[in-house]
Amino acid sequence: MTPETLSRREQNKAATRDAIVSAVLSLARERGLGGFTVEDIADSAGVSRRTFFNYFTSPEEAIAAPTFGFLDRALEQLRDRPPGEPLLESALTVILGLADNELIAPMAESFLVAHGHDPVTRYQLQAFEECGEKIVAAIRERDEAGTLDDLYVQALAGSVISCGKAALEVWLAEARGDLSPSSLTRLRELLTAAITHLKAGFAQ
Amino acid sequence: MTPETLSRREQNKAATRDAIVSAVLSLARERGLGGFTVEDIADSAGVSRRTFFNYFTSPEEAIAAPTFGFLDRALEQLRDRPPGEPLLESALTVILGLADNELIAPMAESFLVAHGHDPVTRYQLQAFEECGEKIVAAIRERDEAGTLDDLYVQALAGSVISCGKAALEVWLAEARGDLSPSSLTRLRELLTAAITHLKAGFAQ
DNA sequence: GCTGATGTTGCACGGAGTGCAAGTTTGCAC
DNA sequence: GTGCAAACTTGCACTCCGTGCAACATCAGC
Repeated sequence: MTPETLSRREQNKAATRDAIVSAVLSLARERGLGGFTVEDIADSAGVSRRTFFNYFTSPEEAIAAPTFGFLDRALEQLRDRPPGEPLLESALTVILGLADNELIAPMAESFLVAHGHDPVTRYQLQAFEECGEKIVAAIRERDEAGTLDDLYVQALAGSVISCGKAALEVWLAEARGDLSPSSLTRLRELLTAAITHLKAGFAQ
Repeated sequence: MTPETLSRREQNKAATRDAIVSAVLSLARERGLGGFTVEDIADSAGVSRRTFFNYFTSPEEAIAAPTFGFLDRALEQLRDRPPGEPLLESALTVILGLADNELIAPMAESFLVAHGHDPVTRYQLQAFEECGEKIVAAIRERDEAGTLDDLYVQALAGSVISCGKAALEVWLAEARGDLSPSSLTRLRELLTAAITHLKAGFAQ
């Protein structure tokens, strides 16, 4: 996955970006959301206030960054699934593959810190929304014949996202921050159950 | 529905609120989003800048207000459905009842103006999210026996919202701003089709 | 009318977010 | 390595946002 093909510039940018995200998450943990300014974040990340705004337009966006990153990864994996596979099968495979320690930890952190704070939650919701739009685009790529109408694709993508989000929220409420293997197994169970409900049309 | 039980104070507040929402939508139509300041909104609504902030914390929130209002109305209607009715039946009935000129026009306006502008879109998404949470609460009220688990309820509520949103988006893309009876009939068709897809587990 | 409660307004202040014009670092060709 | 162009960082200045506060205006109830 393009490990060493990053130029110095790109390495520096990634490092700066990571430093900012780490800084804002630390400050949010220590002082709570709203308990610090952009200048505090910049100082803590070792950059200028102006540079912070070169990367993010607000502290909220920086806090939600891990969620965007996580969902972008999900999309990459969806594009790699065989085109003939049933859509909900692809979705489940991708989702289960992402319930992995390395990938999910930063997003879980972001979610837990953001919990109950509208300004950050709005960015999280945007991340899921954008992911839904990209799923629509990915389905369109598969469906070369053009047999699927807009409504079907959009409703399906939105429902899959909703099920994934529901499983995540239930899991985070159950095991706040516990990323142990057994906890992640539980997350996979929840994800599978949610997609199963969807496949069954929520018949009770 | 409590038509004349509004005190003078409440009438004034409602009028001020409406004036602000109208003003911000007018300005957005004329100058585009971002082409005006809070002071412009306040002047246009005949109110002070400070008063604007007594009602909304940002122009974006004011623009999205009709969407919040619309979804609140949806919730009221859901609570009025008979408790024994299957959930997806209730959802469909409520949704179809709301596809009505009076109710949907302000939200359609809000959506069209907001289209493609992230800051406002985030508020719209929050409105749908809050509506989903309230649906969860409403389902819980019905389910006195407590037979439904969190995952099922949250996934269902989210999926219903997603289907409603998908139908709305497809409709708005098809008939931008056309609120004629035939157009609203088309919206009802889309809503019914989306819920039908959901009931069928998106089987093709 | 009097009175408390509720709303509105102006003022002031810290902070957000951005354009601009430096200065600094990196990539690339010679 | 020297030089140059592109990309990145930084400081500065500016407008606008969002809110606490205190004074003023309006409304409900007696």
